[in-house]
Amino acid sequence: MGRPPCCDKVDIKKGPWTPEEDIVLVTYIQEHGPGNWRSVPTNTGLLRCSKSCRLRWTNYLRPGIKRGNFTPHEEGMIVHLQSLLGNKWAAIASYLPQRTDNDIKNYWNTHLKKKIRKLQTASSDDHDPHMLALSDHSAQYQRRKLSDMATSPLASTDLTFHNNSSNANTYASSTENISRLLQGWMRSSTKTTVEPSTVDASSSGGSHGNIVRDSLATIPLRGYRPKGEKPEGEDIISDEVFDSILSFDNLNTKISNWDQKNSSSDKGSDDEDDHDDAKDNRKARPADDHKSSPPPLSFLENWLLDEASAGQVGEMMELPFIC
DNA sequence: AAAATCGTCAACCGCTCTTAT
DNA sequence: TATAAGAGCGGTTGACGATTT
Repeated sequence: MGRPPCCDKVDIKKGPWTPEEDIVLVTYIQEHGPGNWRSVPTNTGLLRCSKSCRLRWTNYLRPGIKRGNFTPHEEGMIVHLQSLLGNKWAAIASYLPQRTDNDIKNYWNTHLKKKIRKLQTASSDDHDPHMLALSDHSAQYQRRKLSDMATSPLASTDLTFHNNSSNANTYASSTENISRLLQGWMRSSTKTTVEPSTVDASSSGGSHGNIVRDSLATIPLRGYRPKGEKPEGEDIISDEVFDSILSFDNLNTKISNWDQKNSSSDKGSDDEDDHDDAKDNRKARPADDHKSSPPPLSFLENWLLDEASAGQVGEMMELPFIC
């Protein structure tokens, strides 16, 4: 199947989203929940195709998205995972629940790829430790296991926005994002006619107690940031919180649960690992999260998720570029 | 000062897979 | 079982600011 029919319409608008459009979209999702994207343009009057609405939500407006600079820890994880999984951005993003696959993909293409290239040329005599690890025969096995594991996101279950319309608190936080986002935007631009007060969460039914507001709500700024203005330190989620999400306590709890559930159903699965990567990725969809649960951590993944080792990679990567 | 080039990233495109009927 | 719709993925594009010439 090809392009959605709605995208063939002549009156479909393209290009950057305006704050007004975002408000309409967020308000609608707040009321109806994400999903059923085809009905969104119809019901909201947005001149966008359903796909565009979905992407705008998942990549930009969805609560819990961390924006701004990637930490060395995140960089290290991305490098590790990319070397293990290849360009399976959705799978990689499942390990970095606050980052979208699009963000990771962009960051890889614009930053990390160059860094690694420089690093490799700088130390052409040495071999990349990741490659060394992967060249090891046993690592091949681990690589396959990790690839499988990537299809069953671990950390994303903590933060991923599932299709649960009862999660009004999260929707409210999204509206609040828009409000705060617009306030920041208004400060630096006098051209818009949008009044921040008109989109404040409190005026759009945001009276729910907001559990996630303080810890998760972030303000994705770039879309509205006047060109040339430096991104602010908009990351509300601290590294500590982020790290705790990926902590071994969390992981091990999930692994224990997985062990219990899958102890009888995992036999012979190693021999079935030859399915193609595309299928792996499909399984990594958030919508499928409830159907699959994570396999146990391999030693390689422990190493991968270990802050110390990731930090070392981060430091290592920084070295050639400090000057 | 102006033009050319580079860097960044939101958004789009085309495809595949899943789900509902 | 067949088909269409919905949803998601990876790759690519284009706009725009920053930097260099």
